Amino acid sequence: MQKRVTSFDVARKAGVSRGVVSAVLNQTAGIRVSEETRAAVLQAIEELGYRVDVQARGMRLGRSQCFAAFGNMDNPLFLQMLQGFQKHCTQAGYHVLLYGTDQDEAARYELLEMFRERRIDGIVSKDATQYADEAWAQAIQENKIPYISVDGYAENEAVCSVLMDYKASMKIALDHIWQKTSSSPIYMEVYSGPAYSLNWGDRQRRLGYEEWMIEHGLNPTTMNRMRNDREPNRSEWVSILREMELPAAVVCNWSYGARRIYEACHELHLRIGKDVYVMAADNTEQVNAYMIPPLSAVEVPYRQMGELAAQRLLQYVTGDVSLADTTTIRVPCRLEIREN
Amino acid sequence: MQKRVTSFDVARKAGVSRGVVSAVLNQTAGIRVSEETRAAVLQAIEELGYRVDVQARGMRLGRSQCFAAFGNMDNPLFLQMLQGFQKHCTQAGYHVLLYGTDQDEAARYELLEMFRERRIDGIVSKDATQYADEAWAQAIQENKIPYISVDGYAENEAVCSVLMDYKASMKIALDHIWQKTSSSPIYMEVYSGPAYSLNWGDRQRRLGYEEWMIEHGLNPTTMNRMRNDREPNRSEWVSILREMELPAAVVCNWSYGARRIYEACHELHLRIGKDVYVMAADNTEQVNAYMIPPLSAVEVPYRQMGELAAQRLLQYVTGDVSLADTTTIRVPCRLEIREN
DNA sequence: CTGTTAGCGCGTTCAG
DNA sequence: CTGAACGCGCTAACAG
Repeated sequence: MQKRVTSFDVARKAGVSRGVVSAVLNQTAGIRVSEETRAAVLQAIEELGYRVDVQARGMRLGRSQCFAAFGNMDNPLFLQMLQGFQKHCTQAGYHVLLYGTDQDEAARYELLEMFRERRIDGIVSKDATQYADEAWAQAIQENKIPYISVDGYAENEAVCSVLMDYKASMKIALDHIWQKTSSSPIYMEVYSGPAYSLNWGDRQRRLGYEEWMIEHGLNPTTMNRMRNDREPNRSEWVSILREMELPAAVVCNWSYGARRIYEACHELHLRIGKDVYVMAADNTEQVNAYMIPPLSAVEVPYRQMGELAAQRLLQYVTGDVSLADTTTIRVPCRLEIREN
Repeated sequence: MQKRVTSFDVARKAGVSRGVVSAVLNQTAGIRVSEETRAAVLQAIEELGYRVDVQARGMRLGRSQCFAAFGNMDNPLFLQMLQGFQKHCTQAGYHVLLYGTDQDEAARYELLEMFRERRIDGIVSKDATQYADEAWAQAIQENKIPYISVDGYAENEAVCSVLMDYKASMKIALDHIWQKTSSSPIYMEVYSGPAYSLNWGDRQRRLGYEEWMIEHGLNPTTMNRMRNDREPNRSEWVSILREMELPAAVVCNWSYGARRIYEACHELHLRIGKDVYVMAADNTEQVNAYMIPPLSAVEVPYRQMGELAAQRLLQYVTGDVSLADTTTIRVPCRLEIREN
């Protein structure tokens, strides 16, 4: 096997005991080290190219310095969240173990094992907006696992989540559209079939729309259509458009709807931005900026949410914040104006 | 501190010694355990809810069961690669530590520390096609680190990489376009400025184009334009299109070019798929499927490449393949036909 | 054939 | 600043 440089080697070379090496490296309170000794140790470390074995340290300390990030890898928003999360963790000397799935919720429960195996010190998951599994929440509490849900458990006070204010975001979108067009905005609500139903976020958006319209003395006009990625019902969207009074202003809860409208405009030779002004309240497919013309939207600031999740998780493991404190962390939306 | 169940507890409860617990769990060769004892141990484990401390095991074994995945998180292709990589690792009981960057190449060198700290057993990186940093290659070799580059070190035999055959992929695209249109295909080559230059992959594509054209008795017609995401020179693209004989067939090395052509068509009221048939040889922005109409392309199978990388890395750590064996791993391209 | 013992791997920590 | 114990599991050598 590879010969490894240990703290013992360093200690010997520097003429001190191993405890000192550790103390120098960690500035251990309670062990004072003279400047010369410290220098000698550092030099020995340098010359021998010594690195602590993080597994040995982890074992002693009972911490792994790793967090698990769980989420659906097909969802680009998860990855955006990951960016913020990872960045913050790295700064704090923490590491991110990636546990992606494709819808497989059972995989989530394996994280419990990882925790008990001491492979991870905590968990962040990017969940669906309506996610609120009770069994999982319980497992987390019973095992006293530092845990944050991004987007999930919106209405469960006992689980710490990072959430955006969907209602406010809708109003911001409407403010923008109104200032831009002065047309009474139509709300195009897309839902994922088969039956009409809205998740928590979309209910908030809907509320926001209705409130805003009333506040502005306008008459709420809403429509809804089922999402269907495989066979979008093109003609249906075309006819929706045909019946609109032009110029029209439309807000979609999902960019999916905006895309369908772009398509229908293409078909009818209508000009986006002129005949029909469109805005989205998300960027699920991450293509808003690539559409022609680019699609403005109020978007969920996932990167920032990841950072906040990391921050709170770190507070949990350091004990700065008690695990019992599950106060929701709220973030404002981000208005992305893309029309040139 | 949390009281932890250790192998000692299990051993006591089962009335055996700790060595047996380990043997039962790992089917250690050389230690035979009777069926009854084995059952007793398993039951004790079950009842006490015992899990091995992976850090303790890792320390003893000198392995962490973790690989690092390094790459640019802004690049969706990295994430695709990750999916395949992670899936394969998980199946083999390995874990993936995520080290994303935003261009920061210095961060890469910190992976060396992670390895020496025994936090990781190997590294995979998603690199740019032209990546071939000599210093990094040396560091890897000197430290004897199991390492795979996806897309990088195309011409360095001493580093193990997973690569696609760009030349062949271009020919496949042309076959498709030819069968579809029977127009002589024009090659639109995009490069990232400021001066005209091609990376390895694009040189291969160019070669493929030229060979194919000659094989088909056609006259190669190539153009090139600089990529500029901030201020795409719209009028330039419009004039390119204006000068084409219609109907035209165009292959772009990057989907960026295809997007510009879509845009120009939009401007000129030309119909994609009819007046101008376009195809791309990549999917860097991951928007091909979302374009209107969807853009067909030959794409790099990153998921599969990730899986292959994981596979080889595992072979390295198990010793099934020697670190000295750096044979390139080649994968075929994937033809994605998206026109309806 | 079945099981035990003791030492190891490596860094941290606390009493002296 | 030192010495020794500790955290936890693995395994070679050894014993019944």
